[in-house]
Amino acid sequence: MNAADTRQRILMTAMELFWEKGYLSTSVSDILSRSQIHSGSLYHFFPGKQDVLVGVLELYRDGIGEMLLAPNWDGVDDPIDRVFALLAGYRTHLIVTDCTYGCPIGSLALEIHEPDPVVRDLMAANFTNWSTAIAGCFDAAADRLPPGTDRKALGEFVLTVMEGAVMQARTYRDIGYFDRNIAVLRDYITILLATAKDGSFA
Amino acid sequence: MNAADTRQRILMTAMELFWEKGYLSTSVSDILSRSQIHSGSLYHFFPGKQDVLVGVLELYRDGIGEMLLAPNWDGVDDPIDRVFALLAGYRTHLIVTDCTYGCPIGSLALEIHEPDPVVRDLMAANFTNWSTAIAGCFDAAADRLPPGTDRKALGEFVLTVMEGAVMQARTYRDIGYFDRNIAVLRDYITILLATAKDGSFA
DNA sequence: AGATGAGTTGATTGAACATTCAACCAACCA
DNA sequence: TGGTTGGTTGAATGTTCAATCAACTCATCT
Repeated sequence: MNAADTRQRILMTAMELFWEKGYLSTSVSDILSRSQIHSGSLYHFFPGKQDVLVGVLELYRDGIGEMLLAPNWDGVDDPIDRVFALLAGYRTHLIVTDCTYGCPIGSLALEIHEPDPVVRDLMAANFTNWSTAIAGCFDAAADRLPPGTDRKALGEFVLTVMEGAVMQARTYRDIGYFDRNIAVLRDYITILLATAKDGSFA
Repeated sequence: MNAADTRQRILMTAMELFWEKGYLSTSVSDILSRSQIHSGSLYHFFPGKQDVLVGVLELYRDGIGEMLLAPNWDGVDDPIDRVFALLAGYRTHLIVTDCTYGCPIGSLALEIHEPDPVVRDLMAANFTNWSTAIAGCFDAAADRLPPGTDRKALGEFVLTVMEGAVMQARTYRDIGYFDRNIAVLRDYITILLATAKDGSFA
C-alpha cells in the first residue's frame, strides 16, 4: 500500500466514523482499528486528530458535485425539480438509516462549539457550496419566479429547511417531521411560481 | 446550603456549561469546579453525568413558558407578531454572543449521536413544546390564514427555520444569514395572510 | 554495495476522564 | 446521650484518550 492509499484510507474511515458517531465521540483509536492502520502512520500524515477532520471536510467540499449533486440530479432537468430531488435524496438517507441520518456538516457545526478558524471556514465553505448550488437552480428558473426574488437567500433558506427537517426527523425518529417540513417549503415555492405566472405582484 | 440548593446549583451550572461547550466537551470536573461542589455531592443527587443532562432537559422543558415565551411575548398581543417576536429573541442572543449562540436543544440533538431513549424523548418533548407554542399562535390567527392550512406543520416549520438560521449564523459568524432566512419566512407568512384576505384560494 | 529517506510499527506516556468510597458532619429525634 | 438520616468531603481508582518515538522496512538512487 502506497502513501496516497494510506492517507485516503484514513480519511474515508474517519469520514464514516465522524458521520456515525460524531467527531468528538470518535477516538483516534476508532479510526486506527477500523482502517487497520497504526498510530504512527496516521501521525505521519496528520499532525493530529483535528487535521484528519480538516481532510474530511475538504473531501466533502471538493466532492459535493460528484458525490451529492450528480447522483440526485441525474435525469432531472427542471431546476425547480432539482431542488426537491436533492431534498428527496436526504429523505432516502433518513429512510435507509431508520431516521438516524444526520447531515455530516450540520452535525459537526453544532457539535464543535469552539471551532478552529480553519475548521469553521471549511464548514462554512461546505454550506456555501450547498446553498449556492440550490441558488443556481433558482437562477436557472429566474424567469418563473417573481421579479426581484433574492435567489441567494432562497438557496440559504432551502439549506435551512433541509437542516431543520433532518434534525427533527432524527430527533423524533419519524420521517413525518421531514415530510411535513418539505411540504411547507413546497407550498411556498409553488406559491412563488404561481404568483410570478399570474403576475399578481408584477 | 440545603439539598434543594445543591441540586439546583448543579443543574444551573451544568445548563450553562452544556450551552457554552456542549455536553460531550463538558467534563464532570468542569461542573464541579464552577459550581464549587464536590464530586461526592454531585453523585449523591445524580447517578451519573447523563442524569445531570436529563435534569437540565427537564428544566428547559418545564421552563419554556416562563423562561422563553413570557419574556419575548410581553406586550405583544398579535399572534403573528408573537411568532416573529420569539425569533427576534433568538436574534438578540446571537447579537449578544457575537453569533456564537446556539439553540441548546438543537445543539444537543446533533451532538449526541446515540442518545439514550430518556434523553431523546426529552429533546423531542422540548421541540414539541416549542413548535406547539408557535402552532398555538397560528391557531389564534386561524381566520387570517388560508382555510385548511396545516398549522401544526407550520409550527414545526418555524422551528426548522429558527434552527437552520441559527446554525448558519453561528457557522458563518454573521447575523446576515439569520436575517435573510427570517426574511424569507416572513415573506411566506405574509403571502399566506394576503392570499387568505383576498380569498384567491378560497 | 551502500546510503537515503519516506513510510510503518506498536509499546509507551502522561493527562483527562467518570466514577467510587470510606470517613466525616450536622441536624433532629428517641 | 446516643442513634439515625441526609448530605458532604476529597483522595483514589481504573479507564480511555491523543500523541510520541525509537526501532524498523524497503524501494530508490549513487
